[in-house]
Amino acid sequence: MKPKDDEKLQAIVDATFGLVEKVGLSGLTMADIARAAGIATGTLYVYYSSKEELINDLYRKSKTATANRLLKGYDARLPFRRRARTLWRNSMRNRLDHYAEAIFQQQYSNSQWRSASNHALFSNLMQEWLDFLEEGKRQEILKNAPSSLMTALFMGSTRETAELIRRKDIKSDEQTLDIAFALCWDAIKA
Amino acid sequence: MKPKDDEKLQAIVDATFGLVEKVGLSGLTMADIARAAGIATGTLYVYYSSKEELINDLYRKSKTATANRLLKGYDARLPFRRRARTLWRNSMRNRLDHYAEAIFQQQYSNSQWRSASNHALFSNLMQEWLDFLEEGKRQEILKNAPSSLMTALFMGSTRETAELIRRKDIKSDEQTLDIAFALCWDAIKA
Amino acid sequence: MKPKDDEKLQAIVDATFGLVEKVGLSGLTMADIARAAGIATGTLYVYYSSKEELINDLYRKSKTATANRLLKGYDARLPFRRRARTLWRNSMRNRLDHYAEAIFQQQYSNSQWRSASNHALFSNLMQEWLDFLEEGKRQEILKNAPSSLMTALFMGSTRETAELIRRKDIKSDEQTLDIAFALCWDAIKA
Amino acid sequence: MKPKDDEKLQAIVDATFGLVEKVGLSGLTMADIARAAGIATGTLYVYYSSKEELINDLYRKSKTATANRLLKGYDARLPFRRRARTLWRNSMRNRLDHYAEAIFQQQYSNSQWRSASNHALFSNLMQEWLDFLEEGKRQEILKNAPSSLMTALFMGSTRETAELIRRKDIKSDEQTLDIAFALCWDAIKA
DNA sequence: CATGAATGAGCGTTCATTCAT
DNA sequence: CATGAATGAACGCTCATTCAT
Repeated sequence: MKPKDDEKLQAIVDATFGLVEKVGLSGLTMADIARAAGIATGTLYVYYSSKEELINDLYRKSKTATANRLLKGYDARLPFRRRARTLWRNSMRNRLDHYAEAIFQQQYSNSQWRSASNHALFSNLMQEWLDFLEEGKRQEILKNAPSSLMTALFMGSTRETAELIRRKDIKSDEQTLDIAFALCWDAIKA
Repeated sequence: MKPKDDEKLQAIVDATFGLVEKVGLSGLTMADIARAAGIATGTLYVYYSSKEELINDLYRKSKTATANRLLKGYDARLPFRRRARTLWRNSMRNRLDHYAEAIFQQQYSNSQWRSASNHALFSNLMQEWLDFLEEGKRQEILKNAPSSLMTALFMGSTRETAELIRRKDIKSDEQTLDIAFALCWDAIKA
Repeated sequence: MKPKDDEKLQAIVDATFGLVEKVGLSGLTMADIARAAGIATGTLYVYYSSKEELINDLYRKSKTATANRLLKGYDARLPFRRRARTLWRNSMRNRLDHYAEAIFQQQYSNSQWRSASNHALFSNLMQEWLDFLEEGKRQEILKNAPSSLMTALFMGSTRETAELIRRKDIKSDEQTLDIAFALCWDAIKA
Repeated sequence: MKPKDDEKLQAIVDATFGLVEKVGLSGLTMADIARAAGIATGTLYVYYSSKEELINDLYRKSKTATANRLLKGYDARLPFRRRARTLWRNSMRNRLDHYAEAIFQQQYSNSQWRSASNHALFSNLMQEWLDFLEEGKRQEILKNAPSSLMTALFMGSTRETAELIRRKDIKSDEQTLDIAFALCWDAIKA
C-alpha cells in the first residue's frame, strides 16, 4: 500500500501559493496547480475533493501559519509597548517573507470562496489580538476606540511599510523601522 | 473607443458596476454585462474592443468620479483641520453612497486587469491629496512621515468607519463621526 | 442578425438519433453529437442549455412523431379489427423505418434522463390508444383484461415482428404479416 | 478469472447487483463496486481484468441463475398447460424476488456491453424453453407461430404482471394470477 | 451600427486502469 | 494477493470573441 504522500501535499500547497502570486486567485486553474506541483490533474483530487476544498484548506493553513508567526516571541509579561512592537515587527516581516501567502489571504477575503467556517476560524486566531487591544484600553495605554479602527490602522501601517520596503522606497534598517513603528504607536496610544 | 451612442455607453457602465456588486469582478461575463445593459454582446465590442479595455476604462471613469467627489467642497483657503475633515467625510460618504464602485476599485487592484497606465493615472488624480499632505508637513501640522503611511492610515480609517456604518455596528450621527475623525486626526497630526 | 438555424437544429436531432443507434444512449457525448452535426460543441448550447434538455426534447419530438405515424390512416368509423390492423401495421413500420428513434425511446425509458413531465406527455399521446382499448372492451370485441397487459402483448408483437424482419428471419410480404397480425389479434380478442 | 477467494468474488457480485438497482448499469463505477464489496479497487482487477469482463460475467451468472429458477419444479411428464403455468409463475416470481437482476439483464441488453458470446449463451440456456414450445406446436396445443413471437407474448405477460404487482396496481392472490395466466394462455394456445 | 448565433480553447471534475508498496 | 494513490484522457459546460446578416 502506498500512503498519501506528504511531499505531494506540500508540493500542491507551495505550487498554489506561488501561482496566486503570479496570476491571482481568480486566475488559478486546477491544471496549472497540478503542473506546477509536478503531478497529474486527477491526483489533485486524491488530496482535495474540489477546488473549493483546496482553497479553503489553504486559507486555513495559511491563517494558522500566519498566526504562529505573528505571535512568535510574544510574551504577555513584557511591557505593553514592547509587545506592540513585537507584533508590529512580526506582522511586517510576515508580509515580506511570505508575500505569496499575504496576497492569497487578501484576495481570498474578497473572493467567492470565503466561507463562514473560515470566518469563524479567523475570529479564533484573532482573539489574542483583540484581548491585547482590550488590555491596552483597560490600562488606558491605548485610545478607547473601536477595535476595528485600531486594527485597520495597525495592519495598514505594517502592510504599507512592508510594501515600501519591497519597492525599495525605504530602507529596512533599525532606525527607519523604529520611526515607522513610532508613527503607528502614536496613532493608537491614548 | 468610439462613443457613438452616449446612452448605451452609460448603460454599459452602470450595468457593469451593478454586476460587480452582485457577482464580483471575477464573476463578470461579457454576456451578463450586455444583458444588463439591454444590448447585444456584439454591440459591446463596438464600444470596447475587449473585456480588458472595458474594465480599464471603467476603472479610469470610477477613479475620476471618486476624485471629484473627494474634492467636493474642498477649499484651500479653509483651516487645515477643517479641510482634512472635509476630505475624510467625503471619502467616507463616497464609500457608502457608491459602494459598487468602491468594491470594483478594490477588486481591480488585486486583479489580473491592473495596468501600469492606470496606476500612473492614480498618481495624477491623487496629486492634490499629496500636495495637501506636503502642506501639512511643511506647516508642522502633520507628522513628517512617508505619505504612503499617512494615506494608508487615512484611507483605512474612512474605509473601516464606512464599513461599520454599513453593518449598522455604529450609528452615523454627527457625534459618532466626530469621534471617528478625531481618532484619525490624532493619528496623523504632528 | 442571424436567426437560429432550423437546419442546424435538425442536424443535431438527426446526429443524436444516429449516434444512439451506434453507441447507445449512455454512450452519447456532447462532443460526438456536435461533430456528427457538423458544428462546434459550444453551438450545441445555443440550441439546448444542457445535455438533459437536449435528450428530453428529443424524446418529446420523437414521441410526437411516433404518435403521428401510429395514427396515420386511422379512422374511428372503420370496423374495429381493421383499425387494430392499421395500428399494428403502423407500429411495425414505424419500428422498421425509424429504428434509431425506436432504440432511443426504449433506452430513454430505462435511463437516468426519464422526466416526470415527459411521462405525462406519454400519457397524453397514448390516450387515443387507451380509448381504443376501452371501446373494444365495451363492445366485447376485446378481452376484459388490464390495458397494460393488452398493450404489452400488442407492442411485444409489433416489436418482435419488426425485429424478425430486420434480421431477415422472416419475409415481409402480405401473407406473412397477415399471419403475424392474426396471432396478435387472437391474443387480445374476446 | 482467478477465483482466489470465493467470498470476495461473491461480495463483488452482490455489490454490483445492488448498485445496478440503485444507480443503473450506466451509473456503475469500479470504485463504487469495490467500496460496496468492501475491497480495494485494485483488488477488483485480481478477479476481473476489466469492467467489461466483470459485467459480462455477471450477465452470465445472472442468466444461469434465472434459468435455474425458471425451471424449478418443471417436470416434462406433467400435463402441458400445467407446465406452462409453472414456467409462467416461475418467471413472474423471478422478476419480483430478484428485481435487481431483472433490471440488470434488461439494461445489459440495450448497452454497449452486450457481447455476441453472451447472446449465444442465452440461446443455450433457453433451449429447454424452445423445446417446450416446439412440443406444444407438434401436439397442436400451441399455435404454429414463430417462437420469437410466442416468447415475446409470454415474457411480456410475466413482465407486465410482475410490474403491476410491484406498483400494487393489482393484488397477487391466486385468483388474480389465474386470470392473468389465462390471458397469456389464450394468447398462445392453438 | 446592431445583432446574436457560432466558435473552440479551456474550465473543474470523473473514472477505468496501473503499479509501487 | 491486497492495497489505494496515481494517472490522464474524456466528460459536460462556459465564455471572450468573431462575423454573417
